[in-house]
Amino acid sequence: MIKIGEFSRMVQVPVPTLRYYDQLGLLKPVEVDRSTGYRYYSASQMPRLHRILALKGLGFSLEQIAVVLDEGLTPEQMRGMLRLRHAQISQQLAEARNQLVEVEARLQQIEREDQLAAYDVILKQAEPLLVASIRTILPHHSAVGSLFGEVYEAIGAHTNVALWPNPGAGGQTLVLWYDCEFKEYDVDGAAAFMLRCPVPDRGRMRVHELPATTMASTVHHGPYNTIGDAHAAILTWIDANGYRIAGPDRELNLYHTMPIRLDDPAYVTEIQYPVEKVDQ
Amino acid sequence: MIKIGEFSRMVQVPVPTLRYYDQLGLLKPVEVDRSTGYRYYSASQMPRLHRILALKGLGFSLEQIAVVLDEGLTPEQMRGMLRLRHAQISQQLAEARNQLVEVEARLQQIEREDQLAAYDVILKQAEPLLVASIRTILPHHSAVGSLFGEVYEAIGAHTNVALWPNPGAGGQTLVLWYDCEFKEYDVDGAAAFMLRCPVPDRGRMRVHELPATTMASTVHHGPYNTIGDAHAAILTWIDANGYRIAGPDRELNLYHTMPIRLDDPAYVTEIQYPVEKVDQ
DNA sequence: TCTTGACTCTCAAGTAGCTTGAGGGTTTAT
DNA sequence: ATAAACCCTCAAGCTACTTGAGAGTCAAGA
Repeated sequence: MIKIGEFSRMVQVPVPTLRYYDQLGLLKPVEVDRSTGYRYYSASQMPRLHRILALKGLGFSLEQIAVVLDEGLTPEQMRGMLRLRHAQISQQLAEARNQLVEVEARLQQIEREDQLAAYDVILKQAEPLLVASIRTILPHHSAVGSLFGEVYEAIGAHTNVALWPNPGAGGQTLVLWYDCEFKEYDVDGAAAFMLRCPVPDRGRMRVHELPATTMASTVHHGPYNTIGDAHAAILTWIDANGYRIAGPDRELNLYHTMPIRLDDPAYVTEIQYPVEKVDQ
Repeated sequence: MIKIGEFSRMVQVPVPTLRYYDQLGLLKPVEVDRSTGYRYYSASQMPRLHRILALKGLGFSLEQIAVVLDEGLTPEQMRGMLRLRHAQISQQLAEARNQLVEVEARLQQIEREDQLAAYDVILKQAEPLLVASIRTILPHHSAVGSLFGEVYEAIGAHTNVALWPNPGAGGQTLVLWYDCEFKEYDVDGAAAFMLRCPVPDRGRMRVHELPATTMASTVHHGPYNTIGDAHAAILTWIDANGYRIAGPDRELNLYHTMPIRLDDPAYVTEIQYPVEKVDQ
């Protein structure tokens, strides 16, 4: 008969942890003194504790371990658990690798005192999005603003049904840029309204659904003519973190006034580039 | 002014999480209605939230993020945090890799219905250990038992001071095997008692300290003549998990009776092999 | 036999970052 | 006016322990 402290030293497991395992029913002492409550263990319990520690080392929860120990799993079930765990660890591994790359990229940015470090780029999943838009070749980027009126008119009678309410909140209009390379003049862009339900095409206005994708995203706060910095920051991030651009990028207007004043210093835009991981 | 639900949709962060961030002071709404308690956000808060999400994506705690956001860290401090985080992720990565190998090894063991799967091998850190031992060439493994009497006598008058109390508990004697390869006859082994304090050498008995090392360990429960299975299991594990043996292995007697009866089916032994990771 | 120090007990609270739920008030569209 | 959707606060739950308070127990030496 071994008292808890001695047992704790033998197995290198802290006393409170042994008590906790007792409480969970994972490892009950062979004997508990009725009057004092003292726990007494036996050397023959070590294989069981060893099994607990081994499974814990594999990353299983105590609950799962209890099942494995007490319900006599078939090899088939055990195989299933291990395969599941294998998948989980693989995913963790991938996440850790990405994080490592990201931290390294940030460190390098600091080392060379990069001004673009002011922008924070994150990944997010974008849902499919129904939009009404007019796409055309524009003389320069800022000319896209003038298209919104035409889109709005084309929606016409469906405005109340199809448009999102409270336009004071922002987030209902966006710009899409289709050029694969950077151009200063004659750019291929579109002005769009988000829709809650489809409306018929009219004039140059087309209704279509933007597909769900992973997006690299950042937020620009300031007048529109300085938005280039945000684009530069996000492009740098995409490159440094091992992604590639997978479609047209979007500028979501999060600013609250209508009509939009592009030179307003309080202007807020979210910039999103669809991305995919470069294999290897 | 944007209500919490709208803001939640815009930033893809659940409402309770936004409330939680408010509570922590990480992201306070620009305005809170005095009478109703309604929170109102503004688009201009998005860069801050983006920064929170970016730092969270890097694996920083909310507490750390609060410091970064509100205390205006110098680039130097930021660099320090990132480097620390870099080290942490690297370690996680290594751990995940090890776990993956271990899970794969277990899966393969199941696939070929290996009987050795009954043994659970774990890694543990062994502390430095002071022992009194007699090392010699033995005709065969089980002959080591006869050495214990001689060691005990050599400790002699120091018994009470140097030996661990309550020998009923087990875990005070061990066997060391020095052969690098498996031998059935003429094996180089030692019988040892653990000491609390040094005693003088006497006769063939020597006092020395076993160094601290990482140990691959398993427990054998049954008569001594079947202990070979446990050794086989641990050796297989060491190989499958990318380690190598880094010294003499130990058999710790965890059984509670003295003198030891090697053929007792209740006999309990912990087998430890010092190991080190094979560099890739 | 008594004392002392080491050991043990139970119970409760704290950790991180949310998630879930109960119970109740507010806003908005019909 | 009413119903649906939205918002509020507060509390508990999650994992695998860790820490601490307050009190009882054991073993060895005087």
